Amino acid sequence: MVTITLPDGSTKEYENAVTPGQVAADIGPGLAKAALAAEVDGQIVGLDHVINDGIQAALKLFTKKDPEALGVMRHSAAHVMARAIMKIFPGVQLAFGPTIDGGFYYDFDLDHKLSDEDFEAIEAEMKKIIKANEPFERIETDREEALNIVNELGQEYKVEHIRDGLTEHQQLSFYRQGEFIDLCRGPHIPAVGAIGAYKLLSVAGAYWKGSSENRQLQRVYATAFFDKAGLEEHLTRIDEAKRRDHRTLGKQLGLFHIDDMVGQGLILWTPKGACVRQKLQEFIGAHLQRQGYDQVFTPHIGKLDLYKTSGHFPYYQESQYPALINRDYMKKVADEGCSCSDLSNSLAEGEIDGYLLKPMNCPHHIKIYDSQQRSYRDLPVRLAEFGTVYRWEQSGEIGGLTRVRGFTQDDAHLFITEDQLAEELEGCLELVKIVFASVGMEDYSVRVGLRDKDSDKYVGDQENWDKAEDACRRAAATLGKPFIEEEGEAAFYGPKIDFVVNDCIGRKWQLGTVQVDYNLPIRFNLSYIGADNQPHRPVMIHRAPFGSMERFIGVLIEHFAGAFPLWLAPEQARIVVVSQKFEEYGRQVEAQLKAAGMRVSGDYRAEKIGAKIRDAQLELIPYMLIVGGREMENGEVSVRDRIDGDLGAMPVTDALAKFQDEIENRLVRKTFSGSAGLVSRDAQNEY
RNA sequence: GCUGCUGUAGCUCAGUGGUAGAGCACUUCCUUGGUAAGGAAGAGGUCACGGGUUCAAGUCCCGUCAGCAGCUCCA
Repeated sequence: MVTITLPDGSTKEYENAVTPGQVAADIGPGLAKAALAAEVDGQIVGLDHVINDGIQAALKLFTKKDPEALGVMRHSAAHVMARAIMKIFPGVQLAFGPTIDGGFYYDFDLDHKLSDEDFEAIEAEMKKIIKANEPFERIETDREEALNIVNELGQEYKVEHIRDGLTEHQQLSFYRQGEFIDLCRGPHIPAVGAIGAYKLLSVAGAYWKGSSENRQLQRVYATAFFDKAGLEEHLTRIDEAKRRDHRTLGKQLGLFHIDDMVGQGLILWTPKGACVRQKLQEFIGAHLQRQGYDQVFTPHIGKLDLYKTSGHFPYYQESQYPALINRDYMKKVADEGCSCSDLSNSLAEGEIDGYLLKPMNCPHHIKIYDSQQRSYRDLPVRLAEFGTVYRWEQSGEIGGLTRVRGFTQDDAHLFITEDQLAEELEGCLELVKIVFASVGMEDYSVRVGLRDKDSDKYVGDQENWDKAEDACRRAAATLGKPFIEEEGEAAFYGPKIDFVVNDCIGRKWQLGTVQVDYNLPIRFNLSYIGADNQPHRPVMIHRAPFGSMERFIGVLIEHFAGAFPLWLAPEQARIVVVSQKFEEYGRQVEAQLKAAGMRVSGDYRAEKIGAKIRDAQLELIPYMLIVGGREMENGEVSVRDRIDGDLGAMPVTDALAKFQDEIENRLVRKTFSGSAGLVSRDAQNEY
């Protein structure tokens, strides 16, 4: 006897084992036809899944209206794509082909280099397969039989996967679709005819099982929908997102420049971008003062010994710019006739004298802490610096502002007693929250980065790590927002709480970070004198609410689609004169606003007003102040908002008061409509 | 770092082995206007860089550098 409970609470009883497909047919022929997948007791299964006798199960049936069905269908589409590619390129070795956010991919090993030009043929082949509408057939086997099948198919990766990957599985399953058989746990839609619209998107290299030690395969990304409208909407959304790309907008709006001759991943901040950065720094500067930080400045380089002590040099040599070798040492090396490989070896061994471009600010700040004797009464010591650091990121990783080789952290290090840890962590997290809220960036996730217990890249002992990780977990819990814990995401000296956001193409970036560190104080033998007149070890917190100015502004550009709120806009208002006759009045208004501290310019070109407005609009300038004869007579300006359009004429002083209010309260627009599309977010300071 | 694609005017991009093109921007002139493009003329290129093949290379081949997508990495 099988008892099936349906979502509406009703139950159905069956004498023997039953499948979701049979239940669907039992409910009605319409549903039987429309059903694509099912959920049995929370697990998504195919319609052919057998619910065994003697079971009481909750069953949901999914049709193309349900997102669950979409995922199942996309996986089926991956099989169809693999089948099509195999047909066109015999001898293809199949690897993995999972569903991902927004679509699916399949990894192939084949000699022919796939390119966009092959897509059409592959899609045409897929069309034929889908039109034939053959059913998926699930085949269950034991391990031995499964190995026989994949060996017979000549699928080496599948053989390896069964041998090394699926060691726990005694029962394995295959799905057959026409002549195509693939090792797969499923589920699949009943037949491929339901795949309404699909498109191959890109092809890129991907390592077998994700390890760069392994052979690189060709990964074809694609997506599928039940209907054409869904696909088109998806493609439009991708296009819209790309229009917000900070690399494009940065160029268009003149925010920053990257020059081949300067170097990969090294940002040149042009005046407008520098203005945005400056305003952000001023903003956080005010909070630093409120929270009791002291500002410090430290140089861009430091002796190798400093970084040997901190651990940066030995642990992260690969991702640093090579050391700047002392002139005397170089001479000695030359005199002794050392070979290049000798030099390389002594570099690796850390035997040489020299300097390093600083990869992090903490060693310098530590030396400031350590420059005088500290009493428990001095603590917390909070040292802040917009410190520029340099890291030798892999060339393939560099791009735009989000991954660079030189960047400025809004860094600070707190030296505290253990008792102060919880409270100080909270203060740091508060600051990060303020930063995110001030720009209306609410779409972020919190990640607690823990050590990977199997790795040897961390310094310090277990006990302190446990304490630090625990402190991070507790602090993250106070955020009142769900957070994820990820092993292996910790810094080499301690665990951290990271704030992660997406960029316009869905890549995740760590922005703000708060890290707990018991280890560097030990490595540098830091101390303070306690109330007991004995030396004690301080604990350190590393924190950067923006993370890096470069990355933060890159993400910010995309968040605002280039249309910065008034307080951040490099040009806040533009005077647009109706004709050159009113230039004098225009310049007078311009001077008045500038005197009040606003960033304004005037457009006095011999152009028609429409053209001037269009140009200002495309530059995403928040306000245009139109002045002509009427305004001049009354000492007014006509205010044109970049979003709402003409707001009508008002006295210059009224307009100024409005702008100043908007600036002081750091108001953020709910909707930004520029040439760059729409962005909508909820935040307290919206209007 | 790896795989693939790309590199032509300030920007976006055409260009089929036969001597370099468009639109926008820029400069000058005309036009002086009322809320998203007024008109005309002009200037602007070592076709990323270095080799090679060829009578001839922006175009074909190799290398380097850089960009893009993904993978790997990310203190």
